[in-house]
Amino acid sequence: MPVFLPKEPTRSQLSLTAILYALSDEVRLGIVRQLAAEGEQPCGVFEVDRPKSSLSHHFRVLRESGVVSTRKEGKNLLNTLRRKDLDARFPGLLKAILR
Amino acid sequence: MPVFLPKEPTRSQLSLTAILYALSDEVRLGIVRQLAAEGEQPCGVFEVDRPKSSLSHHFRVLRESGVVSTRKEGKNLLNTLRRKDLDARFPGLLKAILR
DNA sequence: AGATTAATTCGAAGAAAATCGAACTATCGT
DNA sequence: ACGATAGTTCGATTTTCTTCGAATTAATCT
Repeated sequence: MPVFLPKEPTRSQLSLTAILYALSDEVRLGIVRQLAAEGEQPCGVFEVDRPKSSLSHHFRVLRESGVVSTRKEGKNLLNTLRRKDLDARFPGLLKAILR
Repeated sequence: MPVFLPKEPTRSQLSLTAILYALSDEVRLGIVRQLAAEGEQPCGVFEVDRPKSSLSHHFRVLRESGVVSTRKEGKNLLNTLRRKDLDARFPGLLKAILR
């Protein structure tokens, strides 16, 4: 069984509807807002009233839609907002959503 | 039985996540793009590969989220993009999504 | 090696959404 | 009044999401 497969879309694979869908959930939008404000962060720091497996699900949706990128750093996974890619493909979108 | 109840949110009731959700569907986004390009239009002019009842469902989602406003004009219902309200509450959002 | 921590995957259950046909309402034209 | 047109509502089915506990992987620490 595979352990961890990123499966993040490339910049040119980004889909607007998939991104809008990912951001249409309060929990996920909250995560994205926090990433925008604080920068790279491990999954564990997000204070969400949900068990880990649920949080993990939401991170997956964010990754698969290309909103967030995740890299491994020792024991944890560090998440970042894919600002550059998002701005390149959909200028102004992130700014409008995060304001 | 009620015949037709708009139930459109006021400007201040607009919810970002509800709007993003409404626009996260290809069919609905297509409708919105066309409304943006052509202005007010009846439901019937949209060439969508779906039966009327499905189209009607998508219009309802657009109305209930506040993306579209519908008024009755004789035999048909005319739909418009709620540009002013959307721009007021979420500046730049529509522009970024429609470009 | 064993324990701890970080986060994922799996699987099942429940909730929410999409889809479509059929029936309905309202308006218009003849 | 009848028929056609525009679009909705209803109800059932299917599909897709969310949620969560339990098991799992991987890294770190003692």
